[in-house]
Amino acid sequence: MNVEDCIFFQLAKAGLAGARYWNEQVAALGLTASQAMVLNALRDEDGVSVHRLGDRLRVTGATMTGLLDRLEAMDLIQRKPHLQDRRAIEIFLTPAGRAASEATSALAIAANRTFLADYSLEEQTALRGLLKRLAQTEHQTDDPGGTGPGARKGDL
Amino acid sequence: MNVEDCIFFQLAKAGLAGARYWNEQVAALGLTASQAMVLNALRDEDGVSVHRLGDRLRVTGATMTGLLDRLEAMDLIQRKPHLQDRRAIEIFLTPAGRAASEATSALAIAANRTFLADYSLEEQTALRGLLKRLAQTEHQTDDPGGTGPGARKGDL
DNA sequence: CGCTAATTGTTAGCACGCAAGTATTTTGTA
DNA sequence: TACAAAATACTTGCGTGCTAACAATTAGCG
Repeated sequence: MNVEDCIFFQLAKAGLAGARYWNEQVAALGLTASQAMVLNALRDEDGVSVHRLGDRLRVTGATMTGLLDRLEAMDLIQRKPHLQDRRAIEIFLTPAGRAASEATSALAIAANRTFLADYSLEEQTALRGLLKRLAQTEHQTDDPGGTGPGARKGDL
Repeated sequence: MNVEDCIFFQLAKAGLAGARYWNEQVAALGLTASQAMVLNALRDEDGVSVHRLGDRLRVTGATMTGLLDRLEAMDLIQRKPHLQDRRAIEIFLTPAGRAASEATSALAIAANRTFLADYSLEEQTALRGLLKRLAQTEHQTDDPGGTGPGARKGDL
């Protein structure tokens, strides 16, 4: 089997191609693709915990910490301690962050349209459905008594 | 527009989900997903240059250097200087690397089948075609005389 | 021949994304 | 109340991918 025909290869490359395009779009705002996604998520729902934000963006808490560190350094978000639960923090958009989130939201709509311009409506619908199913794929590691070594990292 | 409906988000997450699964499969061989793909590529075509290998795997030379460093440290590949062109090197599988490439190749076939087991043949065909088109997408950065700042990195 | 292009691989620095481990705090239970 | 368990965020270390800059070599052209 050729490398190019491996579904994991094709999935990874399609994902990276999309990330490259999205990166170019938000670079004008001084943002990376992931940072723009964080702002987009915060635009919908402000004052959330790190955990909740990571759930929406499907990344671990460790990744969130780094993303939030950079966004905070840019003065786009602010960490506030949670009043009831002293373990938790609440993440808020600053005024500049609010403006940036509006910009990225508009960019996202335009970029989606442009990126998919060459695809028919049927293809777009099929693609969305397939990607959703693929992203939710959870091939559980059947671990019958053994001490699982844990999954590796890597993107491809 | 919700973050979850952004095509770049969906593409990235589907790619990562596939990478996670593929990573689990090759972890038993002590390999990462990307390393296994390098071995798969070398199984088809040995004694190639870094540049050619990067072209097949769609990664830059800098990324190839790191991958080859680790594979060489594991004694799975070997760098040999090119006799005619002293800039270039040739990459060869060691005997252990050859064996590993056979194993990863078999794993790739099985993993592809398992991963796509829940999808109909029509869906698989459609998915392959769409991913291929997406991966080859090249929205050229129209750069009319300006000094382009260059694209950012980031995966999502 | 001699100078400039272009090519080849590497290095350095950054941004993700993950697992594993830590510190703090909250919660559940005896 | 006291103690174990869970939750929350952070830190560390690694692998991958990118751009940019670099040294070495080759190719092209006057």
